[in-house]
Amino acid sequence: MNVRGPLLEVGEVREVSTRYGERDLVELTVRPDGGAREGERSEPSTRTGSGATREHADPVTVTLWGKWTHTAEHAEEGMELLVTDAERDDYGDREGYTTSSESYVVLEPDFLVDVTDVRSWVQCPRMYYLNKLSGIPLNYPVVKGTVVHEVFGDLLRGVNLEESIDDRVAEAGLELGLLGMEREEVADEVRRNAAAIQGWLNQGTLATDDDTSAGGENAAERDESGSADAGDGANASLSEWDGGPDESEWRSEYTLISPTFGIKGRADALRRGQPVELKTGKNTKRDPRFQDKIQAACYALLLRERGVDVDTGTLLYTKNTALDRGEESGDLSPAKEFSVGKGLLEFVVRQRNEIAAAEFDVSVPTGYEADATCEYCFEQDTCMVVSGRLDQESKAGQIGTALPEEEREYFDRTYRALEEERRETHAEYRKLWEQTAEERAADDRALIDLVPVSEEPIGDGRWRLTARKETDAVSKLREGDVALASDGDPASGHAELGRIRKLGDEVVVETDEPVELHRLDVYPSELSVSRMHTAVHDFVLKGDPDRKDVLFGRRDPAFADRSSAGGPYIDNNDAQNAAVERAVDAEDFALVHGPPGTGKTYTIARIVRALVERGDRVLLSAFTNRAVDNAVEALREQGFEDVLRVGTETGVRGDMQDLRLVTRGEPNDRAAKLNSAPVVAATTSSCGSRTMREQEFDVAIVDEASQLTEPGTLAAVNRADRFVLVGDHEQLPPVVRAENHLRESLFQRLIEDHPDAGVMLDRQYRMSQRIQAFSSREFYDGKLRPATPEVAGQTLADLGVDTADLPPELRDSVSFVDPNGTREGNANPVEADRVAEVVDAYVAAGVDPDDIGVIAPFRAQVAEIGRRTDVTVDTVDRFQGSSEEVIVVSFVATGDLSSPIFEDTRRVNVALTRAKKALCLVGDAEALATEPFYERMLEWARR
DNA sequence: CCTCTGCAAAGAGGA
Repeated sequence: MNVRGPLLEVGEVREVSTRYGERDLVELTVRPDGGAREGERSEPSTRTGSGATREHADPVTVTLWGKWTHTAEHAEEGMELLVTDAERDDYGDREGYTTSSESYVVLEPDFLVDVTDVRSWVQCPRMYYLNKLSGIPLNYPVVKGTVVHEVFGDLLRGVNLEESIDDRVAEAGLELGLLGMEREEVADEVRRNAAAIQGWLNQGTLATDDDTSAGGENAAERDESGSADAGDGANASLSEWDGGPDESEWRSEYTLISPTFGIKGRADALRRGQPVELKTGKNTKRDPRFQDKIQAACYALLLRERGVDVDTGTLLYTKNTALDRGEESGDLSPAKEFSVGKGLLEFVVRQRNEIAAAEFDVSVPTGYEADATCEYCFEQDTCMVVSGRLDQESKAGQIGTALPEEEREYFDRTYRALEEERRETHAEYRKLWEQTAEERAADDRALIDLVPVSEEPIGDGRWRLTARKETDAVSKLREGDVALASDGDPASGHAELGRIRKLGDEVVVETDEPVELHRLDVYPSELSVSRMHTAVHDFVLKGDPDRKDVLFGRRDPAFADRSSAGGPYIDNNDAQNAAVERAVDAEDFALVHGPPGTGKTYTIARIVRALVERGDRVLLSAFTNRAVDNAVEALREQGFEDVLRVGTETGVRGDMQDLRLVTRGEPNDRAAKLNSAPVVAATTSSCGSRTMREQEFDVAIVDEASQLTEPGTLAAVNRADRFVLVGDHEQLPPVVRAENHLRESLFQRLIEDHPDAGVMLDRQYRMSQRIQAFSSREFYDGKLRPATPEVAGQTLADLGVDTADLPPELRDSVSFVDPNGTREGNANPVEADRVAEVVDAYVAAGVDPDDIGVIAPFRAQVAEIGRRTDVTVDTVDRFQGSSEEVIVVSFVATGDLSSPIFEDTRRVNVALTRAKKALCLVGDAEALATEPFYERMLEWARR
């Protein structure tokens, strides 16, 4: 049975005499909470059948024996503890449990540690930390490694070697070019690496070719071939291994997530269910490198959890080829096998527990945790510099002077906040197995009950999976997303990551391996957290001291006078012209505050042109792909085409693909394309990528900056000498999962600290006078005004609508309707009915349905309304940045406004300012009147 | 409660 729950008490390790001799033990007190967790598969847990509720669960004593006491030494009160296969061992009058020989002890199982992190932690915990801070840099061994891995996967999928090499080298074209590599020299090297793989693969194939029954009984023959020394265990696993009919021997790239051990990762390959790790290097030693074994052992652990009887790990060192081999050095065969015993698996779990414990209190590793010797460490210098600058204790020691205290404090605070974000992401992973399929679907995080139609190979070893969606279910998933395709059970069944190509009644997903597509899940990603870490690292540890003086408030931003020579830039809008001038003159940064409809995008495009005319290289960035594309579109409308759009094919809008940097191709050519572009446009997330981190610009312009966290903004800003932030802090703030200071954008901080560095665009081109009045008064001190009399006076009549054809309550350009509905969860069906009626009334009066948009605060209500009308319905958050002639807003709430979503009135500002000519608010007057802000809104709407 | 991006993983040195 499994025991799981928060630790109430952690005892001291002591040694006792047993009939087996002296042994260590430690006693822990746990309050079991297992009964409440439905996701616990297999084992019944301690609460089951006890009848007690979770709150009243009695504490139990858990005794950890032997080496598990090591984990107890890292355990603290408040951490979650899991002991698998515990045995009942009552202790006085108290319920007690003890570890058995089958047990694993897991600390904080909800904290998901990546296999590669276990690997680096084992090498040195400090290395784990440094990797987290600085990310993986762009260097040749890493890029080559990736290419060889891809080729390996292709070989397993039956792709021709030369075709694969051509293809994969071309795919890495941009990165190779930036590294100054020629295609042929890389291809040659990859070919040499692949030869080792292929030679070894052929040995394995011979063994199975002889045995056409797909079982591969004659492993003995394989053993004779020299490299393998796997015992009978490998055979035993064959019967257990359920790889499907066509893959009795090999599988490539296997995604594994373990809820029990709190480990996730992706194995390079499985051979008869046994993990194979590829290493693009040489190992002249007899045994595999220890950290390589650790990595393979992690996969073995995760596979065993799925019932595969793994006892052997294989490491494939591709540089150990016949060419390099000394005359009789038999140890240089590429494959090194090792047996995976229980002891190694337990070691892996204990190491993983150390990581989870360190992350529990967000502590910074010192290096003393490991036996590693700093003087032989490749990273010693980096390690010492980081320790010195951040004044951290470290085994390697410190060099250099510490950064000012406020910088170190900022670094620590932000680091902690980002780790909180990571935990929230882990909570998303957890839901993959804790929630039932139905709960996931209700949460909009999965499409379930798909009916598989076909699995077809589409070349390059990829597969196209097609399924039918027989319900009108909705989810957060969108075309172009990477998602987890599974046979219905993403946690313990067969699941593959793939990209969604179609998402209608027919669902199409492309994957590396075929799966019976029954279910599609949102796959959480730690990518943004990682990129924010590196952005903060680049800013604090590698950033320009001058810039830091300004951002840490030690100096005011400076402005030169360059614009009087270059301007005026815009002659019919003083504020816009002032914004361009401010941006051109900025020595450090400028801020453009753009309320709704004030021509932000146009101004941005003008700023870009003004800077390029001066000879500056410009980075044009924004939080979303949509905003980046809009900015590029504005540039094109102004006749400027010399823009390079960096981004994924699915991220970049169709009509911008011609400007997109295709990363695949001839290395020199690709690199030159990027290096020579005077304007590069990319999302802030892309700005944190390995390739973009190598690029330098004179100015970075960031749109939607008020929706970005500070580290998110830094990812773009780090790339340039000066920067311009464009945004509106009176609209939606950054969305972060955890409650912390990341909720305030850099834009907002700077505009509050340095109002003079900013220009507010005060004339809006979108809303009629009547519609904009409330927003202007409540959010912009009454300073926002219509740009022209035409804008101010626009009405539905301009669309050919006779207002007399509308019901009386909708004739004013701002109206309010109370449908007397009732909130049910996050929806309000009666209100949804009324919203649909309102929409119909506008359409009946002659408004084009394409000119109408409906906004609701909750996705549930969006879906509810969507079932009743064909016009665009979306959440506030997704409507930001766009507008419609007519907007209908559904407030959902009845009785009171008891939901956090109503607390931030900026969301309302966004909703109300999407409308040009007519705005209808649909809600419960009584509920809205409970808050002064909403009451004022009512008064305005009902005038 | 709202939402964004975007697969993950890849190398190497040496008592």
